Amino acid sequence: MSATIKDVAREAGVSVATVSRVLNGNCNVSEDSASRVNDAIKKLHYSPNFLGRNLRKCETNVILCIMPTSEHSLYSKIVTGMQRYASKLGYDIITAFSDNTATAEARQMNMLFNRTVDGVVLLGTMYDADSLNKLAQNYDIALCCEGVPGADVLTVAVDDESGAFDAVTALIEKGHRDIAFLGTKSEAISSTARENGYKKALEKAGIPFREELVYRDSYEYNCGTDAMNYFAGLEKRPSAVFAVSDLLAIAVIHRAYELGIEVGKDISVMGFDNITMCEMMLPTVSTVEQPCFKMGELVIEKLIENIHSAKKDNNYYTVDHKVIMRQSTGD
Amino acid sequence: MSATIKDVAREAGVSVATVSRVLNGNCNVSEDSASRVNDAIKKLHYSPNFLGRNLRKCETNVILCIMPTSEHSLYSKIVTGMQRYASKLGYDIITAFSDNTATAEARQMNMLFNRTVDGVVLLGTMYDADSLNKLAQNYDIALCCEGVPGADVLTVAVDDESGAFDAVTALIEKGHRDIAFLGTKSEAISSTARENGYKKALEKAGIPFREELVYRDSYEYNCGTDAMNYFAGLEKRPSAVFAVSDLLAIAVIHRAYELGIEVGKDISVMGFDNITMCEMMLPTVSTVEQPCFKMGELVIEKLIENIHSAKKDNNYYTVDHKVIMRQSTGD
DNA sequence: GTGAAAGCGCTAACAC
DNA sequence: GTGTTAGCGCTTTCAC
Repeated sequence: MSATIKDVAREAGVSVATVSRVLNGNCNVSEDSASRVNDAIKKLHYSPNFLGRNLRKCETNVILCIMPTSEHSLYSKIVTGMQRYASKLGYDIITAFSDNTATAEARQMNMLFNRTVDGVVLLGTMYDADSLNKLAQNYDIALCCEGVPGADVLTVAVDDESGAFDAVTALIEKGHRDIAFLGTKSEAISSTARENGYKKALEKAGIPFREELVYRDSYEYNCGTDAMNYFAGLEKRPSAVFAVSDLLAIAVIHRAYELGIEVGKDISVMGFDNITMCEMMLPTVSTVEQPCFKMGELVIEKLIENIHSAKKDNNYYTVDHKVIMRQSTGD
Repeated sequence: MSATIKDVAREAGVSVATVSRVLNGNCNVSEDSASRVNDAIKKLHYSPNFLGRNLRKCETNVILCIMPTSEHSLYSKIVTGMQRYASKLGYDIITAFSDNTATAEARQMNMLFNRTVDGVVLLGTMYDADSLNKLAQNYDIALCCEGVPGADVLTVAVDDESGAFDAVTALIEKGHRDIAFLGTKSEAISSTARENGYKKALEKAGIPFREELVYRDSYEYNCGTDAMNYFAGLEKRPSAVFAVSDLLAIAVIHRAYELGIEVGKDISVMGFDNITMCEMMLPTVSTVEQPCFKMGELVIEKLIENIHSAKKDNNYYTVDHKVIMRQSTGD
């Protein structure tokens, strides 16, 4: 259907090898040949077929990013960072959404196995450490945002424990002592790490940890609603809530208002991530910022290095977080 | 590096053709051969190289979706719908973000030209009608969400004019007569169409159109802020604002509160899209719902039909919208 | 500076 | 039911 390298060669009166050389910027071509080839390319509207090229070169210059959901601006920003860096190196990023299901994730990983892509970045995964380690032996993969304990796989993430520690410390410094924690039921390592940070901040301030101030479920929005219902029903209502995600924090804020509890005054709420919505909300939401662009750039930089290198970098890279105080903590 | 079909054939003691037959579910293979092949596949951890397959078959079963931004849950939902339908037919969806720039979009379109993908869905585009028509002659492309006037290209979108008409009529039925319009400077056809719907709704109710109640800029969040500043400064402040997107509506709401104007009471605000945030906001946001999943499914259904068909369907398909009243209009 | 030709991994027509 | 083989479009070695 469309023109091939042969057509161009015939049109230009040269061999396919010469066309290929022009295409790939090889300098060993006479000016005359080159211009004839370029004319032919234009005339035939030729565009090289990458399937042929990639098959021959055993590479695609495409990296797949698998993310749990399409609707999380945290992930969107990370992908933007990935894209920005990748394009500098001639790579493209494509994305797929796993909906947090192992089957979808496995299906999408086929693109790696069948050589449709050169590498994969997982923004959260259902694979366990063993599986990841095995995969990493034969393929180039990386984790971003959410690490897996025991996985010796290239990882880029914030220091969740330290981020949570700083957030809770900021609440303590504002005079709070009854600080609730809203996390998940241990399925996400980030939540567990943030819970540890919460506990350490309390400990350092000499505030005893109280199990009744902890609510664990999942990252779903409605869990924030349930959590606020629970906190509001406690004998002594907490004066502050630290949630492991902005979405949960927003749900808490929303529910608090419905219950007639004024956020930023009667109760302070702090999230994690610094998604775009934090500044749009009323009140604006205090949070711990993850440097999404930087994370995306870094993970791609390291992954592409791995793709081109025999010995794999399987380090765990930590990027800096930042506590941001807004109206939801009375600022 | 990884095993090829030849390795499997050798291991199983059959020819590559037989392996290929097993791989493709061709029934003309003896049970004995098939099981030997399957054993070999498992033993060698073989996964077919799709570059070879695709090159041979002149197809990739991958569709590219180019969207203006990664951070819009409207697009995210449409992609989810696309993905859902595509996977049923053995297709994968990959995404790329153009940031509303012609250069990025053109760069990404190369994946279509170089045969990395079988088709493209554009969620908004910088191409003009002529270019699109030319492209559509040689490639399978579709528009979704945002049509281009004069483009005879497969398109799926809501009826923007009618959606806006219904939204503004709903405001009128709640007693509003001073209804402002917040749109864009004609770069997006959807905004222009929605402005027409706004005007027609006023006309039908016998309310004269007043240019000073119209503010046009872009889809950016801060334009909503500017718009609210403008509306608040009018001699007679409008009692309602209809914005062409939820994001703009949310910006208006946010700014109104900062100005001490109570939304849902002093002023009603209505958006368009029904993004997830509408239900999370305080107050919740009234809007016109676009059936994102359905749009995604439909555009993929039709595009894949086109891919497999000689004569192209270049219809403009309209999907149903729905007005949803929430707290921002006092409901 | 240029061309001939092998071969990347796969599918499918053809022969048996 | 199975094997042989051509060839998809491209890059790259090797000769000249």
